[in-house]
Amino acid sequence: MGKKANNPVKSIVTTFNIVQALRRLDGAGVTELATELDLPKSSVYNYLSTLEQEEYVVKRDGKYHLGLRFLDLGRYVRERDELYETARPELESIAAETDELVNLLVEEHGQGVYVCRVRGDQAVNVAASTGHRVSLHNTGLGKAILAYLPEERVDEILDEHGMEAATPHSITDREELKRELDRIREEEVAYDREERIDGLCCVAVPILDPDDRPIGSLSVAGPTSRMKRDRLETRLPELLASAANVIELNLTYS
Amino acid sequence: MGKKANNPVKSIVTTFNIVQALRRLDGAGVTELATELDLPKSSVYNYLSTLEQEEYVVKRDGKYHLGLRFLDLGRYVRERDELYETARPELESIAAETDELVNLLVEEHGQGVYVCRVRGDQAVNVAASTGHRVSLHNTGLGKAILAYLPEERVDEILDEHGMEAATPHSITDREELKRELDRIREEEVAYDREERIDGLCCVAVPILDPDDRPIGSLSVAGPTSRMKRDRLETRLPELLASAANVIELNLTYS
DNA sequence: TTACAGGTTCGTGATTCCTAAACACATGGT
DNA sequence: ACCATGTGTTTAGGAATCACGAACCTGTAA
Repeated sequence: MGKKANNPVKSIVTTFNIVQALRRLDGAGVTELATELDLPKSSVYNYLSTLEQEEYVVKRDGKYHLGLRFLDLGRYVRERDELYETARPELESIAAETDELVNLLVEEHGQGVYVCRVRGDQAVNVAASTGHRVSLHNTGLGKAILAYLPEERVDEILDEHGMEAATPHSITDREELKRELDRIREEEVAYDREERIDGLCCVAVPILDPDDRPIGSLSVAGPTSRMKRDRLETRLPELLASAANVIELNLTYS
Repeated sequence: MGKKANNPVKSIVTTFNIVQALRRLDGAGVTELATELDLPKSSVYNYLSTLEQEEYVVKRDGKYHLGLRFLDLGRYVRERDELYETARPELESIAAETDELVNLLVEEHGQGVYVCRVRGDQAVNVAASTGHRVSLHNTGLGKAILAYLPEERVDEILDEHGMEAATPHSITDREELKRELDRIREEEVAYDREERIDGLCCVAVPILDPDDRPIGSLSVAGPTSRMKRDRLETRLPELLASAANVIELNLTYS
């Protein structure tokens, strides 16, 4: 993973740099993009007009914007994976029961991707939504997945993405993380005590396939003040474990 | 529109051909793609490995699949457009009230793109979802938009996309369509009487900006049997018109 | 009118991508 | 055990493509 292609097609890299820049800048002009990406104007122009011709980009009031073709692709990649379809109703019922924020995370290229988030009535308002990517080592969801990956893979991922600290509580030592992963496998539940966001606490469980490989993870996240004692240590883990179980069953028999 | 770029970047075209093929085939191997697209294996390989390196494609059990990076882009293009955010609650309330299928369409590159669909309890089960593209001339939603575009633009679109018939009821004569558009502007409501799908009838209204340019359209679709008389000719049009009005107001004052 | 900023076009040289052919690796049949 | 067949992957070289600077439009502000 993260390994380089031998004969990379440079234009692909440039293309997606432009696409991401259009996303980041929320639409942009030729010159703006050219300076942003440090490319000649005329190159950017050629890319943009090709993208427009292929209908992935739209020109509106003098600016280029990403087009709705991506809408279709986005929906496809989400619904392709059965996990989303199967898990969604469970997430909803957990959200209804706990009133907190419920998340579904999947691993891809050594990072975590939120595939689905459902907000309960009291859910914290943390700005991060579907498609958002996070590192695995400092989130409950991520650790739940790491705990069930082969150790070589875990090392590979840590080598590639490092172990940056997001808050003072983040784990930054590899051995400490390994011990934490052992604990998670033993207790079958992962915690995130303000490791990624100050004041935010979360309980997570993995979703495993029949061979015990992790295909995703499920969590409830809330403010530290509401995540304590019995609720944190017993009720939520049980609720999540049973949901994960239902999902696993539905996935294997479908 | 549809006009060709002068110095098109060929690799972009190939790239997105591959992306679309991966979507169509729901994941594929190198050889499969190579024959499908009539390209040398090694070229396809170079593209795929670059796309993988950039994390837009994932290799799983020997097949290449589109990755979750597209999820993020999809969500972005949808939410960028204020129309979606503003219209969604209205669609939901119409769906609750009518129990039918409610749609929001936007024009892009001379085609219609479904941006949002909400199913009421009795909604027909027509397989077409968010991101789906349709031609404008044979749908109620499309005609509602065409009616408010400048005539030159209408001709441009028809020149480019033609007027293929989807059912025996589709309008295939340009003059007839123009008369229909006149009628729509006059009555401020568009109908689709089995023009796109047999047995399916739909009522649509445009959503206009302050300069009366169409930014989208709104419809209720149901089986012909339930779309008759008073409901079809008065109740639904009024419901839609008032929803469109609310949306227009919210859009201009935000 | 001029100046300016942005978009668009053009032409050229060098890089990059395309391609065929060979290699590696797995699978299954005989 | 062997070969046949089907993958994915690597390699190397020539040809086409893209990268790039400069010139050209087109609109807007001064």
